[in-house]
Amino acid sequence: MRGKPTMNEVASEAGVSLGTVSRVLNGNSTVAAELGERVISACKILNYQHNRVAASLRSRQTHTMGVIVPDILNTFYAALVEKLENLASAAGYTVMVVTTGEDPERARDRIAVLKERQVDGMIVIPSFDGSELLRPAIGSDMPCVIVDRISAKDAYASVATDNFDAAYQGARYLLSLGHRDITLAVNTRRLWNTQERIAGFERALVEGKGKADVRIVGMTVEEARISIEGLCRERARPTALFASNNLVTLGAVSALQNCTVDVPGDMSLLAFDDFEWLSLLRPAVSAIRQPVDQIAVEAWRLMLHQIGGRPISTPHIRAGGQLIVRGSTAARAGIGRRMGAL
Amino acid sequence: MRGKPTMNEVASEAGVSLGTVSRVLNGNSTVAAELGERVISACKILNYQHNRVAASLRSRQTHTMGVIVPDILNTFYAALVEKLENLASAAGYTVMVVTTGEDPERARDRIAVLKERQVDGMIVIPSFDGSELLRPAIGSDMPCVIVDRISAKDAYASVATDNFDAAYQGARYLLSLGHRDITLAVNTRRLWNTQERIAGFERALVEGKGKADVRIVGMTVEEARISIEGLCRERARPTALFASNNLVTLGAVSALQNCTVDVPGDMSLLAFDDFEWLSLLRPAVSAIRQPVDQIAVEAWRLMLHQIGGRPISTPHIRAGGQLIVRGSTAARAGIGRRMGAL
DNA sequence: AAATTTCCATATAACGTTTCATGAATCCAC
DNA sequence: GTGGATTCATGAAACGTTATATGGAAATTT
Repeated sequence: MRGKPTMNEVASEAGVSLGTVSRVLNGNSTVAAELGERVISACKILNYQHNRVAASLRSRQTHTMGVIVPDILNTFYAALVEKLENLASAAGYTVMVVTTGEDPERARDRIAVLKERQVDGMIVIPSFDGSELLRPAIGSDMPCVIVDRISAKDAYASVATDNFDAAYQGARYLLSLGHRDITLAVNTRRLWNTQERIAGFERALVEGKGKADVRIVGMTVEEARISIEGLCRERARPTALFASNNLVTLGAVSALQNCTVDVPGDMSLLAFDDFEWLSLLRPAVSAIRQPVDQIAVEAWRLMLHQIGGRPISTPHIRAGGQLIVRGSTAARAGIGRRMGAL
Repeated sequence: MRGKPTMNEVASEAGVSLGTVSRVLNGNSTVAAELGERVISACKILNYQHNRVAASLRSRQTHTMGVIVPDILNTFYAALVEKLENLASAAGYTVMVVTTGEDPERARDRIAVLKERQVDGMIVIPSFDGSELLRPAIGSDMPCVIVDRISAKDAYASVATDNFDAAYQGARYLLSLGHRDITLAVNTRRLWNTQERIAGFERALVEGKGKADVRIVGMTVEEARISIEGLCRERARPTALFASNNLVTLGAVSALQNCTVDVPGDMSLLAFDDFEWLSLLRPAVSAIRQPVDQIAVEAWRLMLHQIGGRPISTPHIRAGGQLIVRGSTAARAGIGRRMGAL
């Protein structure tokens, strides 16, 4: 027995022509019932395996999707990738996952590789540079959906949490608890989603006449921990801390524990990004949950839309976040609940 | 400007033949310096993009790797995938990630698709059936490395934590703290790695003259929580709980909190699988850390070895786990530390 | 200087599909 | 029964590479 059987061999086995086998297998054209059966059984006899590489070359469709994320250890991205993979494979696509480690150069590199592999489209979480700087790498012909870190200027279709609103709601919630000195801890100002969260936060604090403090705490959990420990030791430390994503939250919880800050007695803690283990911490951490599933579904929908060649309107879709109140947020010490204050 | 420039167009632009362009780009054969330069610059001028689908068809190598995991939300698998992706892309490979959701049928399905896509190899975390039942789907020609859930009978090369030893060490540690009633909570008996952990656990308890109790708590966090809450309410509940993986750990922590079991006062808790947030819980949870990076590196090494066509010795590699002691494990209440008891 | 080898560019044949133009056969209506 | 559609199988031509056999020039040997 030599290599894998080809479509040609199936054709002779079934006593039909090559083209007929192709039509039977793709089912896009009608074939006489009897011939169809013959082809099917010939495939079984020979244990025929379709070669999608050859098919891709000829049809110019690989049914392959590039998914570009900063990393997979971040639970938010893991959830996104998982959901996207499920959607894709249900639609007959296979995903090629690449990680950028937040390195724009590596991102461009991987994008180039995915293009060489002729992916039918890309779902991208851009690094610092945003989609603008990625555009030369991605090109204008490539169906593309930007996820999570998007800006109104995106030339591609995009989907993300409504970061401004989510942060705004989070901040208003803290204000409603009586807090006026609130610190928002962010990784960096260089990411679009973070900038939006900062803007929403600041807007709420201006409106609520609070003191908005935005701290850059670095890209890693460790940097965040150290930075927030510093914050805790300051004399005029805030009464509430808003962690702008799951990384910062990890650092924040660690820091608050190390500095034996009583949560929520001394300081309330609110997290952006909700995860299973947040409810296991003591106190359980209140959070703003991003609608990951919804984001994935919308992203995939936009992708199929583009692949289908329907008019590209490059919509920028926003999905609302949801506040989950747990034990880490409470009324500011020393005052009654001032719900009416806002 | 029409479609993408082909190698042929580059050839005419550079004034050389098609074959020469190919040799320049692949660099596997020597080409006169001047011609090489002409080709390179022609590529730049035309903005040539290599078509790896066509190359794959002809060369019968896709430089593509299938990675098959139960899910990506499980941090252990996420870490594995991340590491594998990095190793693969550094070696010029692109990974196709598929998830099985622990569904054997879906696994076989996805494997078939990956084969149709002509992946150069597969790195597989099998579901219940183990690699034996996957073998018909994978075939004997496909380079394949089984990861995490392996058995001595595996016909493929494989890499995993030394589950027997890791569980054995964990159990001995609990015994050394004076515990004699220890429960090992596992998802199911149907997974190889779990069976090994059970065996290591039981061996240690026989040797240490303890009472080994193995509970099946189900495949989800929620099932595990309910099951372990039941355990906590039993009159003769154990003094130590060994959670056999991160899923069970999540359920266990939740259950212990709900039942207000004092950890480690009333019950010690030891986790299999270590994660960042375990050290943030109060008490911080002791754990056995699996050498994820090492596993990924070995798996990739075995894979390249097979792809390289070197003699296939189907080695079964085992990597040692590491006990991380934190606050959730302590001497059994009412007795002094009996370190010498073992 | 002829003979032999080495080097390297070329042209052409794959790789295994899909697509497309062609044509045979069947069907319906008048 | 003839003309015009319609249906459906066929064979050949792509798709864009890599691999291989060929051939000519330069380099080396005798």
